[in-house]
Amino acid sequence: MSKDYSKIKADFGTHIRKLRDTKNYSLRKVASQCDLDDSNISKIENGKFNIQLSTIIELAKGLEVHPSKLLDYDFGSDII
Amino acid sequence: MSKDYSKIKADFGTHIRKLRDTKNYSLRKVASQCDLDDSNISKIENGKFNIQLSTIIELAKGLEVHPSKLLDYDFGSDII
DNA sequence: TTAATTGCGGTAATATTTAACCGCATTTTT
DNA sequence: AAAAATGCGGTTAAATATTACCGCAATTAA
Repeated sequence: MSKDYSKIKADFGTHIRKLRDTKNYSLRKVASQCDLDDSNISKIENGKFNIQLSTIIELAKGLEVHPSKLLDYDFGSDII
Repeated sequence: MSKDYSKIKADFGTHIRKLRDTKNYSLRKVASQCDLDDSNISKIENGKFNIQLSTIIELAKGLEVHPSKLLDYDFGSDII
């Protein structure tokens, strides 16, 4: 991660938070359904972690959505 | 990554390889379009890396697809 | 007004990815 | 046949995520 991925991380976190709000799940509820700590999910939502593939899968489990949904948002000029 | 995510990594790699084959891109071609080394993309395809969010975005750039496409495959019993 | 829930920051040690090379065997192209 | 392209394994240092706690301030519920 030599480049600056703070926008990527922030946008991802915002999206995760929206998914969680949609389901009205608390951080602890999500954590209870996957192998993640609630305080760390909070950090992910607040754009502090550049999480790994395995963590994305765990999050999908906790949020009860398909993993691709976690990346299903507008990336603007970040790609292409 | 205390759990065993080898299946997750392997399946992801297989999917990436399929996406690349669909476009008929070589490893070096993909690498030229993003900030990744071709030898490391090879390792990703062969399930040797549990890559991070930023790397997924780079891969999407290199493959010219939306990031969610990289997770758009069947996870079977890995989730839910 | 108690009690419970919620979001979230801090921390430490450990484990892991990552970057950026090299070179080689095989396939493909000229 | 010669040259180029391709896939891929190996490597080491350095950067980074992760784990798994604790506790607190504020909101919500009983």
